[in-house]
Amino acid sequence: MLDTTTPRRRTDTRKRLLDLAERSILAKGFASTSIDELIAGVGITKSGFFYHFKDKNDLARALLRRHLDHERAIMDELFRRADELNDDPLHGLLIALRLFAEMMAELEEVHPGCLVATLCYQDQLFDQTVHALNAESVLAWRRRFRARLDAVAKRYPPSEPVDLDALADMVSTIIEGGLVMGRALKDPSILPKQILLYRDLIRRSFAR
Amino acid sequence: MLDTTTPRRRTDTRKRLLDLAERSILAKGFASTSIDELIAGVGITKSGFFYHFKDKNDLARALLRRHLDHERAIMDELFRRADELNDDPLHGLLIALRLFAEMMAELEEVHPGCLVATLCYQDQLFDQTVHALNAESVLAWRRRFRARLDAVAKRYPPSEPVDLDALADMVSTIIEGGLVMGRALKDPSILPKQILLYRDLIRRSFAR
DNA sequence: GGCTTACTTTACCTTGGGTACAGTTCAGCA
DNA sequence: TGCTGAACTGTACCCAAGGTAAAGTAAGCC
Repeated sequence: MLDTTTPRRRTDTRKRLLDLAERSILAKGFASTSIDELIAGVGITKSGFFYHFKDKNDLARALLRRHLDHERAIMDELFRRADELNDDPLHGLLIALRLFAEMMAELEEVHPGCLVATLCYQDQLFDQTVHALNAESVLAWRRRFRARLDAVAKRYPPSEPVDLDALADMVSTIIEGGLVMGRALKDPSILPKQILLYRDLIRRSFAR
Repeated sequence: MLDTTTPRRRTDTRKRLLDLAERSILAKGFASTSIDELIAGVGITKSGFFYHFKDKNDLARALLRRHLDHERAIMDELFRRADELNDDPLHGLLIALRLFAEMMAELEEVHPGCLVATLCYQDQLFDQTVHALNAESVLAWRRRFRARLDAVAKRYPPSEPVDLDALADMVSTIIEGGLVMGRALKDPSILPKQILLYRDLIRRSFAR
């Protein structure tokens, strides 16, 4: 990843726009985050905004790409920590899920919510590139957990047949659903609890 | 000039507005469903719209209330059918979940998505009444499934302690998450599969 | 025949997402 | 020291969408 933009003056305006937009979009949604509000926040003019992003869609695209990179880094680190202490795939996965639940619980306030859902439910505001990026993000989670589940199933063949893709997708399902629930009920404890229930399902699915 | 085929005076205009709005909002989101589009669709003027609803929020409120009633009726009927054939609470719940998965699978195209999430992720567009209605809808699901789970746990005491509220909330979590996933991947088969996985968790949780 | 319901008509306001394009400021290089 | 290009500013204007305000009108009901 090379930094192609090495501007002279305010070198971080683009980044500050992205930061502010991310916060605002997660808090209020994309449609309700106005360009006016963003430029007021970072102290530039409307023309300045359009210098950095060709339109609002372009902003969404940049935001999503950055988010995906960040998310991947966090999950890589989480699994690294989970694998550090043992080499059993099932234990590793269970530890990772516990760490993940704890991580989600530590965000004391209601979790800002996931860009995936935010983008999904405002479909027509975005172009094909944004939709593709969104889908790719979900598929990355499927691949990550599917690989883990394959390793687990190999070591601990399940007593009943299990749909491993569906089981892998359930992670994303629970995160997205848990965030919606947490938002609807204004209760941030829901998501971590749901993750632990998923952990339970994994444990029971591969128990000897 | 008078158009005799479309009488000036109709009694179902409000209903037709709600129907069209529901379809449009589920397909495109609330923010992107314009009043202009709705009035063009039902053939009235803008003032006509504001005669029926004081503003867009009022439309959302009416829509949500109608949706909640409809949803409740559907679930009542589903559980009635599930209970018809047996009187074991666990079997009844498992049958209901299978029926529910089948129901979701039968909506061939990508399911329109749930109003709860749609409303959640566009928070600031709505007032307190809408948020309260939304939360109430989720709580209704919790109560419904919590009652079922209580009956199951009474008959089949779980071997390990189970958080029954979280387990009840997991239904909503999976529906909301499954819809988001289905939308992101344009794959309507995801939600039914996730519901069946949940069914599996229930089965395993109360297995003797 | 009068009241109510269900609108229409006209006119105007504000916010927000742009487009267009000319001008300005400053860092770094040659 | 002056030129270039990146990062903007400023001005001006367009269109869509969500309203607001208020008067008028046609049809149905008692």
